[in-house]
Amino acid sequence: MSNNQFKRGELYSVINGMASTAVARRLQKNFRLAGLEITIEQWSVLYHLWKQDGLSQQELCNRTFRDKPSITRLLDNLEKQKLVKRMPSKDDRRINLVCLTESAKLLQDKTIELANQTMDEALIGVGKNEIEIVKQVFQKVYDNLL
Amino acid sequence: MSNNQFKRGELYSVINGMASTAVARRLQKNFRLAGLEITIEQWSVLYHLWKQDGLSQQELCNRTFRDKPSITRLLDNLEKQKLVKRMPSKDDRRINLVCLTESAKLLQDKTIELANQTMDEALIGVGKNEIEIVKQVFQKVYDNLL
DNA sequence: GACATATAGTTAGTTATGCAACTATTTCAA
DNA sequence: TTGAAATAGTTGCATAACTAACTATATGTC
Repeated sequence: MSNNQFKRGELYSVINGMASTAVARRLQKNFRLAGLEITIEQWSVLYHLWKQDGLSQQELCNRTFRDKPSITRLLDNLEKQKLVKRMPSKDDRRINLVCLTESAKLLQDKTIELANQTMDEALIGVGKNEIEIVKQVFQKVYDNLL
Repeated sequence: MSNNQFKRGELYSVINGMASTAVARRLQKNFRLAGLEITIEQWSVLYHLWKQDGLSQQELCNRTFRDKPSITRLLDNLEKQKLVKRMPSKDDRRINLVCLTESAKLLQDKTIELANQTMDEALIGVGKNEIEIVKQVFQKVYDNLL
């Protein structure tokens, strides 16, 4: 049994360590090589805004799985780089709507292309079924811990 | 095709976002609830030292997939908490051998038990075959990006 | 033996994360 | 309608990550 226990411990490192880190580093490197000055965390926020512009900060928290302070500070940096702008909502004065600037819109195609290219590099030799299973397992894990 | 591209982008978020973060947070919470004052990053260093004590810092970098400054500072904090001690190597004066203290040895069983318990919570409803596939995919991803 | 190169580790600066405590606004119920 | 509770967002503090530049020691070649 203790052998089995160690295997679970190692699975923890698998889920949380090497592969995620490797993918993140490679994507960051590919951004840098392309002359793009954004972090992958900033990119993941932009990614959701490209799908739907004008989200509230809370909605960005939900979609990126981050807490509120993290989003506050990511947006501070994105605003410094003039990639987003906080617009106070007229309906509810507690809410900021986060809107893309023109220069952020220009980044969309290039960076998504780089992300796809990075995932292609990462997934060489991995079948579609296996990818589907990984997605399902991760969804279950997330739901289990909600 | 552009539909397919977006799916790859989403796979990126899957691998790098929700599940890993959720597992990490839960394990940290379980440590805290058990009155343990270590971070999961510190734990992951101890984990490799429990398997083999007296590793060099470089070897810890390789095994934990971290860079050298990260290990330097993790060890600084672990030394402050009197969980490890850097011992200069006699063979090669550039090298520090990182050794566990007695109190670090006492943490092993308890924390590995908590990690296993956390993985059990996370993996409810996930079959053994699926877990095996996730491990294989992650290994391939890591090898692809090496 | 001497000098270029490689390796081990540290330091400094920027970004990001988690938690806790805080302000401001809205909602809802007595 | 007033006052408690919920919600949106910010700030402060600690830890951790990456890059780049640095020191010290070891290696290997002329």
